[in-house]
Amino acid sequence: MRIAELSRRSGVPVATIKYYLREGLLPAGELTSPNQARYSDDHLHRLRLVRAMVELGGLSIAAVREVLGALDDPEKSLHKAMGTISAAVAPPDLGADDEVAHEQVRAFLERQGWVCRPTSYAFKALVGVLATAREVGHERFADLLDGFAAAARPLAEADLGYALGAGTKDEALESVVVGTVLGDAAMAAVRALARRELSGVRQAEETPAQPCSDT
Amino acid sequence: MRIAELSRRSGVPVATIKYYLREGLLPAGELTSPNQARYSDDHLHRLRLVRAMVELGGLSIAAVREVLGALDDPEKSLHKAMGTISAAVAPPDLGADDEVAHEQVRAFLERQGWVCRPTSYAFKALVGVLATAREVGHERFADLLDGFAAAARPLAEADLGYALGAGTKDEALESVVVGTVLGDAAMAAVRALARRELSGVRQAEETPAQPCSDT
DNA sequence: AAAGATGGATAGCAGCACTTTCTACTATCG
DNA sequence: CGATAGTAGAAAGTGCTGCTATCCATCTTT
Repeated sequence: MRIAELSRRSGVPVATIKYYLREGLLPAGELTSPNQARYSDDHLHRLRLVRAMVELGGLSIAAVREVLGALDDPEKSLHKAMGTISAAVAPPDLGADDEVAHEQVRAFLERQGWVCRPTSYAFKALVGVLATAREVGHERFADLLDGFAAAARPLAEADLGYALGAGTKDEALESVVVGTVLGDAAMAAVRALARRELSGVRQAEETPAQPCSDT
Repeated sequence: MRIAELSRRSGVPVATIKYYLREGLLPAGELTSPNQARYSDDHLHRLRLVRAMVELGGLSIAAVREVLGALDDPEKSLHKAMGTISAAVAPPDLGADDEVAHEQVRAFLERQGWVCRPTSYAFKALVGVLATAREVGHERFADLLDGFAAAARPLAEADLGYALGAGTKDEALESVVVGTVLGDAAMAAVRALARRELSGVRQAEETPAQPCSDT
């Protein structure tokens, strides 16, 4: 198909597709002449993936490029690709650090029996969160971590099972991306639903019954 | 204290504090003369909260303003405030919609025994995620929802318990903010850790043992 | 042959989160 | 008392990001 059809089928403007081509988020089409190229269904699929990451995941163009790089690297293990993706999905910030927070994370990992170097991305991200919590006067926040871990374990099993349920390795890698990006968004929404349900119930215990109100 | 001290103690530049004052993220200081104002520890605390939302939560200035509005509204119930906060934290996008996705969410809610109008923010957010998943060819993604819910239930209990563990209502509302914003970031990090641990183990079963590598 | 699309390059634009600059003061130190 | 530094408030400017718009020399379709 030509670029106009790619645009029509994906709903992405031609100018934006050209931009993604320039930025390396989409591979160039197959040139049939100096100024004609053909695009395949793979392009359409990749384009949709890019849009999902940008719009739903809120990733920057640079982050998307990094994720796609991990996805396209045939050398990369699933394990490594997952790390790259996790790092790309989260804000690049980290900023805050703090002795106590560092120790809280160390102790948490020990309790969970998890092994992880303090230099890894996920470790630093967690230290950043706890340090920030302490800055705003919520050192108690660290108490929630074990609950998070209890919830995260089965989720990780599901994620990984989902990824491994795919056929080829390429599909598995893509499942990791989808599982991470969409998974984070879905988890946030489901958490909001659960909280809403629970606080609605608590509220109903005090006030006359009323179905879940809009917000 | 004066603005310079507020700046020094928070690490936020004076110009940025003035910007936040203009944008209504910080209440004005108490004017002691036409061009002198005094700021309190409350200002410092609020400023740190704002920074946490902006830097760690990645919220826009407008979203922060909305959250703070909910936080400062004495009329607002905990229940309503939580809704406002959930909506502000997530991307304002939603865009995608789709009959099938809508039905998937409805069925999911029924399985969970949760009641929620299709007009509420969380409902639409979830529809958006599933619609996007389908667009990229992952209709299987919806199968993960029940796992998410199983994880989200105890988390919601913990969140709410954390909020209710606070003394005053103001503190409880702030705990909701912290629990949501920091909670999302912490959950993402812990999920990454759990996945890493699990995929590391799976990988170790196939290749010689090796401690958790950096990413 | 005429009309329209395409690839490729360059330039432009809107929004956002600040930063800078300015003015007219006020506090304070020596 | 004067010099210096700090302050509120307003307005304009900055740097970055994610697109858009315009051009032009082809190519394709009719």
